[in-house]
Amino acid sequence: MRIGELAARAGVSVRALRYYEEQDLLTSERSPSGQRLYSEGAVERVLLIQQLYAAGLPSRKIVELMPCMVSGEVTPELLDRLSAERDRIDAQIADLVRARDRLHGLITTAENPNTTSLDALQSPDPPSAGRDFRVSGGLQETRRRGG
Amino acid sequence: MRIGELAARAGVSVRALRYYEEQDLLTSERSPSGQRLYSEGAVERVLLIQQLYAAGLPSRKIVELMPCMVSGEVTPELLDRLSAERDRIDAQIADLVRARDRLHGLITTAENPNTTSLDALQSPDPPSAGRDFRVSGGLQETRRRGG
DNA sequence: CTAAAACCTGACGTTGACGTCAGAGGCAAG
DNA sequence: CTTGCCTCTGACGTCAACGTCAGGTTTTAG
Repeated sequence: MRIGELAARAGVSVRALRYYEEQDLLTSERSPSGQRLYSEGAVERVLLIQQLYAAGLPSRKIVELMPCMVSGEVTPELLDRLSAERDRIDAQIADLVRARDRLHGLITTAENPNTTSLDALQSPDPPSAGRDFRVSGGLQETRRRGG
Repeated sequence: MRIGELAARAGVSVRALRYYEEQDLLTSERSPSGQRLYSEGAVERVLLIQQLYAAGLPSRKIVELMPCMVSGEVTPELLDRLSAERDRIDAQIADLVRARDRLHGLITTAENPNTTSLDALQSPDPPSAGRDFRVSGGLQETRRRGG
């Protein structure tokens, strides 16, 4: 398929796809006239790129991690980077959860101005109960292997 | 205290504090010579600003929400904005969790290359079990009141 | 064939939260 | 008084992921 179709199917702009190629995140065949041609798999690949961007990874890191995301082959050195990114994301999630709870607390307080905080636990919309978010499963050991 | 001490105690740069003032996020008294003077409460306020920045809110939104964050007084219109931001943060958390699980899956697979996915459930580091993250407590109703 | 739509390669513009530099004044110590 | 650190106000620089425009070629629809 050509770039316009890929853009439509992946939900990104044509400019973004050319940018990804410039950053070595995406490759393409070329037609005799020079137009980019993509395989079906490119759609999923772009979605993966988007997902990693959404997780706050810059292009540089995505380039580093991309080979093992596709092949599943992970060298010890890459394992460290993967763990580092996972931990960073965990920390970021924790930040977001704290901010969210702060906002949520304000919202529920404003919605039920006459109830006490004890009553709130009985409400159908508990502020923070049951969240139980596991910040990490890998903080016990940083997995330094290849140094 | 003066700007240098506040910066140190809040863990931000002096430049950042001046930027916050420029964005109407922070106010200060002035000494006769024109130097900024802050109260003790400024430390916590800067930490709050940092927390909201970390949650992805731009200065403009923080300015809007700041009064009710401090006073606890929430108008119906502000309630909508608060809910909107909370929902946005929830969505962002969901994105992050998906990306994290993807990385985490790769990591555990690479760490236990000889175990099956069933074995992984028995490992001390389960990939996704027990996470149980509540995306939102407010999606049932968007709380349009003053809208 | 012709017009429109899609594509190409540059290359400059945008946005947000600052970093950094320049030049000048303020403040406690010796 | 001078040394040295802190502070002030501009104002330009940065970085990332694109948006957008210019000027030209290719593909598609009629």
